[in-house]
Amino acid sequence: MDKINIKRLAEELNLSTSTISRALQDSYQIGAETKQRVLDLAKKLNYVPNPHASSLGSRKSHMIAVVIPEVFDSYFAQAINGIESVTQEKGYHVLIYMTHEQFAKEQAILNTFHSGRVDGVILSVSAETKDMTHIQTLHEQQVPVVLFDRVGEALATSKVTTDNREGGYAATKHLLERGCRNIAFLSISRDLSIGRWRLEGHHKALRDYDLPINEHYIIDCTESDEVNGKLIKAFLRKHPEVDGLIATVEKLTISAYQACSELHLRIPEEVKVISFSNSRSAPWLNPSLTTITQPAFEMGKAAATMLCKALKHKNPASVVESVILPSQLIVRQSTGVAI
Amino acid sequence: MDKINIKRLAEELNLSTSTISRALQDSYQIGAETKQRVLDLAKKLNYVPNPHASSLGSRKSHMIAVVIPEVFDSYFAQAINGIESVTQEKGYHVLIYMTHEQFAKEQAILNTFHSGRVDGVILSVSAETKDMTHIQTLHEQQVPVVLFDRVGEALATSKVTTDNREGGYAATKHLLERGCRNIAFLSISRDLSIGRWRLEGHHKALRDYDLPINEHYIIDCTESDEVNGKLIKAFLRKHPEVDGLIATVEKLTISAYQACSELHLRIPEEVKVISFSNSRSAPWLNPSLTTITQPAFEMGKAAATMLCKALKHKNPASVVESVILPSQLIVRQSTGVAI
DNA sequence: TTTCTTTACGCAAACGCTTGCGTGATAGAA
DNA sequence: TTCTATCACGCAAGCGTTTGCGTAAAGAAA
Repeated sequence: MDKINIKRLAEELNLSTSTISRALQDSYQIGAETKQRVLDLAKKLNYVPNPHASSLGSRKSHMIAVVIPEVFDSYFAQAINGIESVTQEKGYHVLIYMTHEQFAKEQAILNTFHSGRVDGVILSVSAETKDMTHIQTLHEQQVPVVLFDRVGEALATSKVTTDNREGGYAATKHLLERGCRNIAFLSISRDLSIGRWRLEGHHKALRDYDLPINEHYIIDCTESDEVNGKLIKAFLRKHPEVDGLIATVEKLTISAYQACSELHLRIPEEVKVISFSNSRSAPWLNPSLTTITQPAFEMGKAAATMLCKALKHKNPASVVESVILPSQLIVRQSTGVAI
Repeated sequence: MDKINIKRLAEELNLSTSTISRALQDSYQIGAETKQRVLDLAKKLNYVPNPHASSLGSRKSHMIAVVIPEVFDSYFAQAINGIESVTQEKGYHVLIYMTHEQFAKEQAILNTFHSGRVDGVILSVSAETKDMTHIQTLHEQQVPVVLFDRVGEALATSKVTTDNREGGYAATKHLLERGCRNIAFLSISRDLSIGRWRLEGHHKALRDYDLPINEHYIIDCTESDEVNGKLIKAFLRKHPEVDGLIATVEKLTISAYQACSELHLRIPEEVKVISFSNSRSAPWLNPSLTTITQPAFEMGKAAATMLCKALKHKNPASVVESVILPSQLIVRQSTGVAI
C-alpha cells in the first residue's frame, strides 16, 4: 500500500495530474463524466489531498486562527488549557474540532487527518461512538492518537483517564452515607467506557451496601438540555421515592437542578445531588454542589505530554502508555452538609 | 517589498538555501558564525519560514488536533462553538491559541501567522495589549483579522462587539434602581476598549442620577483569582459603605462571592452584585446571579461569518465591517429580587 | 468548406522548504 | 608527508499540489 497521491490517481485513470486536481475542485474545465470517474476512484482509494501541498501551491491554508485570552470552566475547556500549556512550549499548534457528540462528525473529522494534516491526535470520543475502527485506522497509519477521558478501551492507543469506577463508587457511597436509599443515575451514554465504569462503581457500592439494583433508576439522557430537563422531571414525578441523584456529567446537573426547582423538590432535604463536574462555580451554586471532580487540566497536560513524547519517536504510533489520574470527592451542600 | 523566503536569505548571504535551512534548524552541520549571520538576517528581515513548505518537505506538520465533543460554559468557550459552527461548514480548520492575557504571547502568536500559516485570524486581544501594531502589521500583509469582544478600536479591521457602554449603563442603572448608592466597579484592564466602554456607561449612569464619581471605587484587578479575592476583600473592608458591585468579567464574580462570604457580607441584603457573565450556572449560583450577558455564540458565529466572507474576496483584508450585538440584562437574586 | 468558439484536457513551471549525498578544507594521527 | 577524520557547506532531487497557458477535437457560424 504505497503512497496514494494525485499522481497515482492520474496514472490509474490515464489522466494528467492537473485534470485530477481540477476535477477534485469541481472545475468547469473538466467534463462531467471525467469528473465522476475521478471522484469515484478517489473515494474508492480513500484519497485525501495533502493539505500542505495544496496550501503551498494555492497559497491558501484553509485554516483560521482563533486567539483568545483564555478559556476556563467546564471539563473540556480546562483540558484544552492543559493541552495548550505543553504544546505551546513544544512548538506545536493545536487545531480544534467539535464532534457535537455525533459519530458521523467524528469519523469525518478523523478522516481529514490522513494525509498528514496533523502529526497526532488527542481525542475524546463522542457519546455516539461505538465503533472505533476510524481511530484504529488512523493509528495504523502511524498517526499517534491519545485518547482522554472518554476512551475506547479495546484500542491499543495511549490513554489518559480517571478512576471512573472509583468515582462512581465514591459518589454512591457518599449518598448512601448521607442516608439515600433510592438513587437515580443520570447517564449520557451506555456505550461510553466512562459511563460504564461509573455505573459499575455505582452498582458495586449498592451491592456492598446490600441494596438492590434497579434498572429503572438509570436515566439515559440525550444531547438536549431541554429534553433532559423534561426527562428528569418526568422521572422524579413518577418516582417520588427517589432521594438521590448522580449526574455523570456536568451539564446534567443544571437540568437536574431545574427539574427539582420546578417540582419544588428541595435540595438536599428531599433529594441529594452529586455530580461529576469541573465547574468552578460548583461552590457557588444554590445549593453548592457536591462533586466528583477530575483533574481536567492535568489530564490535558498528560495527554499532550504523552503525544509530544511519542512524536519524538521514530515510530510514533508504536509508543503507547496509559495513565489513570485520581478524581476527587468534594462535599458541599447539595448532599446535605451544613455550611 | 517582495517575498522574503529562504532563497532570498541565501542570496543575501551568499549561501545556499540548504545552509540557511539547516542554520535555522540549528543543525550541527553549520558553523557557529554562519548560523549567527543567518539568524541575524532572518530576524532583521522578519523572516518566518513557510509552514506548508516545511511540512511538505519534512513530512511533519507540527500540528496536533484536539477533538472533543463539546465545550460550553463561559464566554470564550461559547464563542468557539459559534465560530466552529460556521467554519466547519465552510471547510475551514481552526487553530486555537491562548495568550493568557500576555501581550508578549499575543505578539509571538500573531507573528507566526505571517507566512500563510492561516488565512485569517479571529482575535480577542489580551488584557495587557495596548500597542496594536502587531495586528496592524498582519492586516497590512493582507491577512484579514476580525476582532471580537475585546477590540482595538483604532484598528481598521472588522469587529464584532457588544454594546458595552449600554451594558455598563444598564448594570449601573439597575443597581441604582435597587437602591445602591456606593457602587464599586471591578475592572480587569483600563486599556481594554471593552472595559473603557463599560466604565463609561457606568459613569454616565452615575451622572444621570446626579451621583459623584469616585475614583477609589474602581478596583483594578489582576490575572490571579487569589489576588483578586484579597483585593476585593481588602476593598470591602476599607469601604463598608459600598453596597453594589459590578464585575466586568465573569471570573471576578467568583472572587467577589468569595470575598463577601469571607466577610460575612450577605448578598443581596448588604451588597448587591451584578456581573457581565455568560455562565450557564448563573441561575444556580447562591444567590443566583444577575447578569449582563453577551450573545457569545452569536458573536463567534458573526466573527467567523465575516471572516469567511472576507476570505472569498480577492483582497480579503480590504473588506471590513463591524457589528454590534446587544447584550441582555437578566435580573436574578444577587441584586435583590424575590424568587 | 473555412473560420471561430467552446469544450476538455495536458504540459510544465512554480510553491518554499528539506535532506541525502558529495566535496573541498582543515586538522590531527601515523 | 601521507592518510583519515571532521567540519562546513553546496547540489539537486524531491514533497504533492495548483494553475497559466497551450492545444486538439468538436460543434457553430459564416
